[in-house]
Amino acid sequence: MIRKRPNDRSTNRQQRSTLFQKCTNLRALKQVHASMVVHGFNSNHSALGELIFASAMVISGTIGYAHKLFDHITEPNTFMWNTMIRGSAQSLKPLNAVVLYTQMEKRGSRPDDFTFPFILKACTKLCWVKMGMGIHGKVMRFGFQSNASVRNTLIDFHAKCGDLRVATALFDGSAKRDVVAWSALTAGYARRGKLDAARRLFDEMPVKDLVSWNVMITGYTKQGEMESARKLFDEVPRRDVVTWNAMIAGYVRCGFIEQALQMFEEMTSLGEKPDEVTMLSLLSACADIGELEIGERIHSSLLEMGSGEISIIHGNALIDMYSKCGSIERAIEVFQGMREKDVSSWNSVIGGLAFHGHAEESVNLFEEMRRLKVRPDGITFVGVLVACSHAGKVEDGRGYFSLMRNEYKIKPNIKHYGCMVDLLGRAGLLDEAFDCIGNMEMQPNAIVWRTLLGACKVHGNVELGRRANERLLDIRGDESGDFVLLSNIYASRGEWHGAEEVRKLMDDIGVKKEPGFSIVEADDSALKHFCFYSKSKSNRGC
DNA sequence: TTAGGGTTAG
Repeated sequence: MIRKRPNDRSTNRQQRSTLFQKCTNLRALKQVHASMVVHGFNSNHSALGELIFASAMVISGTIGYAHKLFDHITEPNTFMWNTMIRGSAQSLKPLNAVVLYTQMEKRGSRPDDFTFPFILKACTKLCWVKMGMGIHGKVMRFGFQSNASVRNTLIDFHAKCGDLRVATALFDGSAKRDVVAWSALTAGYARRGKLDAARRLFDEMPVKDLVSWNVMITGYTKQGEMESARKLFDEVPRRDVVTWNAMIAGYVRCGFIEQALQMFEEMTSLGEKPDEVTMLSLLSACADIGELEIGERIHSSLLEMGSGEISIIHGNALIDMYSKCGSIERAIEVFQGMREKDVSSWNSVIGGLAFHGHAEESVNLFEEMRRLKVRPDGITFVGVLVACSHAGKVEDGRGYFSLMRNEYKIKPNIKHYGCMVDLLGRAGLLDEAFDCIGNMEMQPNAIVWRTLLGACKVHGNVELGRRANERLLDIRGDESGDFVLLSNIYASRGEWHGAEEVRKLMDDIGVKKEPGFSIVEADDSALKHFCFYSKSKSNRGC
């Protein structure tokens, strides 16, 4: 009897799969590709598809290589298109997924039931409502609306960025609702702050899994309802790193740093391994309380976790932590060591320098950013204007303000105006500062008026100070600090009668000046508890 | 090869 020889194609496939399993970085991927070229597999669509999959989905940071490979394929198959759209949707540039989908349509490639969940994910990430609606139309046209994955992604899209009513109608109209549909809708209600509706859905869910619990807990933490979150957290049948991260991030966001650190301690003592997201929340906590030492330890841990590489998001958080903890040199070091930077990296370092009085360096970095053709955003200009204001560079500040409007077409927000008022006010250009407030496209807030009031105090302008105070009173009549400031303006000019009048007015309308206080770190018990999860730190005895 | 949960700055 002649034994059937193993199918050549399947043997090759097995060999390639083994090869791809060994691919853990770009170098290995390129070697596999080179061997494919040598062995004549470079035109084999199945092999190329796997190569694209490895570089777009499996190995992190190699989506760029996937694009290069893909661009050389004259007729990509649907699997390749799907892989590229999926990889782009989950990358830092989800916009590329939309570009790819558009190209796919133009080139006459027919999308399948895998294409739609991927492209919809990109629309959700970008919150591109019109595009998502268009895709919804395509789903209907191609008849994929009954596919569970497609329908669930549509529910998720509408719940997060479209219309909750559409999401609910899709959910209600489903013949079968699985746990994903329930959780997607619950998450949508929770995200929009409709916690009661979310909770009703959560309670009605016929089956709950870990994600459903995490959705509801996160819903509470994001709205600052930490007590409800904690209650659910204590009831949850099983926890994973996301459950812990949601609680830790919630406590940090609410400013309950001690609880966040206690939760972290509990997490590690129960054997749950923290991940990069945990570290991000902890960095934020360190930045909030100025805890440099723990921040440095998180930095070391991140270097270990990423084998010496630090992601953009962590780099940005580290820059923020170091600058808020007063170590601007380390912040710059992190910034300079980052292989990849985004606009937030520049913003963090430009803002950090500006707020720490390094105006010259801050502005220089901004100029370098422009030279490198990195497009600044509104936040960049807040940093630059703060730098100009601190350095008393009125002309430069004016120039950057108009650059922002005219060249970058960024509409100034209240913070930009606040910076301009501060800049002009510090320089003693009080009338101009007053006019600047008058020219704002939005209602000035108390901060803006208070900035002007402060400048009036410094420059002893009683008349404008009085006017600023009147406006301030309209906005918030119960802030004693503003009265004190006005009273001090009178006093600094020797106008004791005016000063006395303001104090009397405070008494009349019942404004009490709170006694001043300083925070003195008397007990670092929460930090003493801080047991840092790191292999190399385990010998530190914590 | 699909779908739902956690993350920095301002």
